[in-house]
Amino acid sequence: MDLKGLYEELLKIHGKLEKWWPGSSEEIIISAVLTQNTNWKNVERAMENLKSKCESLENWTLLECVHMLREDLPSLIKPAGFYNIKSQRLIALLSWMKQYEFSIEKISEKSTYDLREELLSVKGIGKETADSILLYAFEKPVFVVDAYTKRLLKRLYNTEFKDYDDYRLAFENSIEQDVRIYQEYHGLIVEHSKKYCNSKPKCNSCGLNNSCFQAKYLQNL
DNA sequence: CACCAGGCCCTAT
DNA sequence: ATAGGGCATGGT
Repeated sequence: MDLKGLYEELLKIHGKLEKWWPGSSEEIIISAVLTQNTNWKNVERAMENLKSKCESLENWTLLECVHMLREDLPSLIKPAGFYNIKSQRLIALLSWMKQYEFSIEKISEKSTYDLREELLSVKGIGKETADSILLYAFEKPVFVVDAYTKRLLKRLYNTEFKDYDDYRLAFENSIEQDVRIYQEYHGLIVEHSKKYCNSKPKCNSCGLNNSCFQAKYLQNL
């Protein structure tokens, strides 16, 4: 299993991927919650609702605005699904950010480890959501692992790790610690998977027969 | 009609 | 410790 080589192959196939997770740091924090087990297209609709609502309320940042909206949140984020529980999660996350006056700058001063622990202590923020926020909003060097990542390793190498952090460390120990590379690599895995590995395997033993394993897509692995 | 999507929490074994 | 169910919309 050559995860550095996989990165280079994906780069060759899809080209460079700058700024893969769209939006400002504030938007990334919100959308990281909204995208939990949810199609990105639905997240975009919900984000549009929030942004247009908050633009009409001048002189508040998006984070301040969403924090104030509270009981209006479920209807606004409805298209993203799980809207009741996600509203609670957004409020919990923003309540945590309030102690830093919603300042990306201030929060970024904390160490990666401390910040990760604090995010994980917020109810509704699990490892993938925390790491997405760390990597894309706060630009901390943490590799993001998602269902696509696990599926791809299973299909390419027939490899599975015990838990989330084992996957994360496998990537972090295989490539140089670089925020831009981590951001791009994760994005490449998602884009590649959407394009070529888009359905779950029918059974455990047939994983290697899926299209994303075919030489056509990944010749040198 | 069924299944899936850039998870997480709670509960019952 | 860990599998299973609930959360919900919109696309295929």
